[in-house]
Amino acid sequence: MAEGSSVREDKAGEVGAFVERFASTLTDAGFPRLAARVFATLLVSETGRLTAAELAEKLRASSGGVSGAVRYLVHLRLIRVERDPGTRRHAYVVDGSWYEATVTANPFLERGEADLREGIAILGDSPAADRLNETLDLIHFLRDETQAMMRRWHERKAEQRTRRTARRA
Amino acid sequence: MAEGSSVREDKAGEVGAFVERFASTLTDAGFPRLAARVFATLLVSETGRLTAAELAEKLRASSGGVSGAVRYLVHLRLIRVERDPGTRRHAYVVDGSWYEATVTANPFLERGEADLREGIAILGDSPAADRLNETLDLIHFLRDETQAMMRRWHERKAEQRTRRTARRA
DNA sequence: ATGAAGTTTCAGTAATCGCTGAAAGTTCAT
DNA sequence: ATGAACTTTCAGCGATTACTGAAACTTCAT
Repeated sequence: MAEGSSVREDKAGEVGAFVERFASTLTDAGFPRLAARVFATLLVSETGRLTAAELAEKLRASSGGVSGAVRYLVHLRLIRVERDPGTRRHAYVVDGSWYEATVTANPFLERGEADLREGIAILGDSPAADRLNETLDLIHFLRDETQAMMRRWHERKAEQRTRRTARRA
Repeated sequence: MAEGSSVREDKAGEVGAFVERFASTLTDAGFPRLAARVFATLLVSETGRLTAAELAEKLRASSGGVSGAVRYLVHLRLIRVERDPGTRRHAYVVDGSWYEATVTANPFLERGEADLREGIAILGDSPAADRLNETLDLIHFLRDETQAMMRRWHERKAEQRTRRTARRA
């Protein structure tokens, strides 16, 4: 066997490969490359919590690049910043519920809805206005239903937790 | 008043402005510029049905550009093509239910799910794997719930239609 | 078969994007 | 206040993207 291929290091290699593979999936979904890699790295990290410097080192990327990438991810609410007092480091944090943000925070909805209303007013009584109205209806329906759906999700999660705790007792 | 500002033409101007405004919202959401303008133009058109040549003319864009834009939109399932026989024209069609595609056709889901499974296998028993597992759970939950949600939406729409028909009778 | 009406493909290009590296800014310790 | 540790900002650039215009292709009519 070649040098540096112990079991432990092979696993690190596999994890690294996974990071790049998952990052590709994200870039195909529209993420900037480095933001995708930063996010994947956070996801597979033990604590889900890394500093800018740690990310830059692991990814061999510049501090500036990392800064932009985390800004992008924070904006999408996929990670959050923790500035722990007593040190100058910022820590960037991801947890298991990151995917919720992709469901609840749809940036198009609010602005799109406003646009559609305007369009309907301008178009007056017409098939085009009917079309926009149907879209508007669906947007409202989705807003309500999505809220209810996520409520159910949280209830289920809470229930799972209490059941696990009960079993342990 | 300046020439060409009759009521009818003012309305055309307002509609044109709306097209560009809505297109901006879409480009901010990640659409290529021309694809966004093509889509907005289709939305506000009387029939929701225009040929490539009509789109090129309205938008003062090249035929090649329009060709790429409609390919993009078809791929996202926001419009569909109708090649009506007896003529060489292709018609590009949008209807009131276009927004459904944004809900049901999430390109990330399948590939993301496969990636997550791999990641979990590689990571073994660890907090990182727990994180990925929670995401996977949510993805499954969302797939089921979204299906049910859209079923409810269609039922509601069907009900609305029958009620309108009954009132008319 | 030939031509006309329409669409797609593709090379070229202008504009935009995403990264690096350096400088400036911020925060904490003394 | 001063300096050290760390992050952000930003000019510069290489890579990518999205459009144009021309040529190639397809489809229908004669």
